Amino acid sequence: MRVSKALIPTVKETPGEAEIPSHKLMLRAGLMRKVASGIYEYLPLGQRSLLKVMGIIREEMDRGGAQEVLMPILTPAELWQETGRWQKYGKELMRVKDRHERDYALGPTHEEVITDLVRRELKSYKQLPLNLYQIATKFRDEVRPRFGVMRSREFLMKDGYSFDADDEACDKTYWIMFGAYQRIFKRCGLNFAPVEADSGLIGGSFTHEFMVLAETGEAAIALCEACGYAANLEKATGVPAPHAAPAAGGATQKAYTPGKHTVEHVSELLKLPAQQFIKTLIFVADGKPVAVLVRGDHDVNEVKLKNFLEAQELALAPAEKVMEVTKAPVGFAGPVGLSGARVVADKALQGGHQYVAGALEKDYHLTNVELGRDFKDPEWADLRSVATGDGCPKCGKPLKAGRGIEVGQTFKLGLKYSKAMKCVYLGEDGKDHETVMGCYGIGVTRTVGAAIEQHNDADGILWPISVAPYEVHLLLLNPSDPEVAKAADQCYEDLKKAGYEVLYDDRAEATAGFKFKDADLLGLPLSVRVGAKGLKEGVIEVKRRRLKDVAKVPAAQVLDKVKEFAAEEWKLCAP
RNA sequence: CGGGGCGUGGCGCAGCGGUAGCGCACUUGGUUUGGGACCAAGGGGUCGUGAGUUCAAAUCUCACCGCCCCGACCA
Repeated sequence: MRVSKALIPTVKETPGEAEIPSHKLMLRAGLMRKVASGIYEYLPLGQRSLLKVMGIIREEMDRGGAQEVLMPILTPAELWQETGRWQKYGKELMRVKDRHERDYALGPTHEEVITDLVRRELKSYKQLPLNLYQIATKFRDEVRPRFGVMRSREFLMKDGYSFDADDEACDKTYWIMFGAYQRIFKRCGLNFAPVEADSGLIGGSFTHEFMVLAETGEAAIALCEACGYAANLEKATGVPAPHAAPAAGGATQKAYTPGKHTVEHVSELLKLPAQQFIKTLIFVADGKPVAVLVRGDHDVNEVKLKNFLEAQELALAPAEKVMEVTKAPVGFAGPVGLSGARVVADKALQGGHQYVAGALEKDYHLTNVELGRDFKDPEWADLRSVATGDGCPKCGKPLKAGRGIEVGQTFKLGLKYSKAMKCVYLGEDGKDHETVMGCYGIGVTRTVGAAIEQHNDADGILWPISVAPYEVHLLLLNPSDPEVAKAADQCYEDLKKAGYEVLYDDRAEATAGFKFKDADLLGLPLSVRVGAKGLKEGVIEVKRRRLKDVAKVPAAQVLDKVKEFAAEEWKLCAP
């Protein structure tokens, strides 16, 4: 492609709306433009990268035995009502009415649609396993779209769904898809980690999120560098730091703690470490009060709590409710003598002694509180977020906090949708059986954003060659010099003939410096620079964007050099 | 939805009661041409929208709309 004829509107100044590197660069390099909040159009360069990612996804999904289909974006409300998600999905589901006032949703994901398709076509166990996917536009009316392509309201997604005869077969499919995902993201040149996660609204028994590691990622994760354990913070477990008081002390005593209602303040006053505190928080779950106990140095994890309580709605109780339940203002809640609320406690409290807890009385705390002695055993569960200083649940080495961009997620759905929608097949035994489902998503647009987020420098993008819009950027540095122009044209023809995707900056009006800056910004992995200075010495320059040094070779060796450098680049994207 | 910020040529910004400006980009001509060239001459804006205050509003007031950030939320 000749730049002189292409729509590649690069901009020197960063548009004010962009905050993170990938967003800035996608706008600056002319990959996309914003149409409205969270809605973008992709220009030729952006579209080429999207197609590259889609190509890799297709190859790996097909290799994993999946078949590509295409489902509608506009989906009838009835399907959503069947599973209850017409209600449950809430405002994030984009709804539209047709001229007859019939309700539709713009698909945010397609479990209902695909399950409907399969239940109509699936008759016999002989048709299983079945694994179908599509790459299509999804709509989610996000509360707050942000960071460009990272959280948008309309985006490209690959969504795949598997149907198996039984649990064991589903597991097998799940791990095949898991492997396909590893290959996909490696081939996209991404540094990523599959992490254990919560399954949220999609539901199901277990799930992995594929996180591209990046500081600007929206998701907090816990990582173990020693053994590779990684989990979303909302799901992560850890081995807590040791208890402050490993042995039982004397009888419970009342301590006067006027106006001190945080663990931090009481800890200071009593000169006792936070690990020795029982923090009691009052939540309201589906209208009922629940007292949650965690160690003073830990935080309640609302996702874990919600899952444990199997609650639909969960929130911290308002002050009046706390007063009603604990007979004291906020800050003096404790488990001793507490009644009128379900009591759940985080397991990390077990094994500790001489605890400090609220006395259920204004301005008083209790010390030397013992589990089981001073209050009845609560319901135990893992209810806390991993804290700094925790050990890895697998190997015990210290966990590290990190951030990631979720580019994909795999779910083992089990029977959730096949039960709700009666997706059954006739088994060998002549009876109907529900199919066991899995589902597998990849944010295609987000993957492109994540690649840029992870691969850029002060001058621009550093595309992994597998997803770069073009492989080679050919620069004609002195367009008015016929000799130079001729040599560059020849390079263009030769490179194309050799099968490379070449972007040829043949612009007559742009100076050499301008072209260098644009080339750095666009970030194609390889560049070939043809200029008068080089030709005088009988050489053409070949450069890798990510490296400083330039190879100067005679015209006849340009192809060999490009081949060599391209091979190096491809190694970085090997599955 | 709560908190904060911003809407002025395509982009980045200044102006903050009294004739709409600057830089970049764009058009034309010329000189240039190895790290975002220079000179000259041009074109382009109902100052987000609507009410109001005023002799006079981009500027003050109110409402609405849009955009961005933090939070809540998020397959």
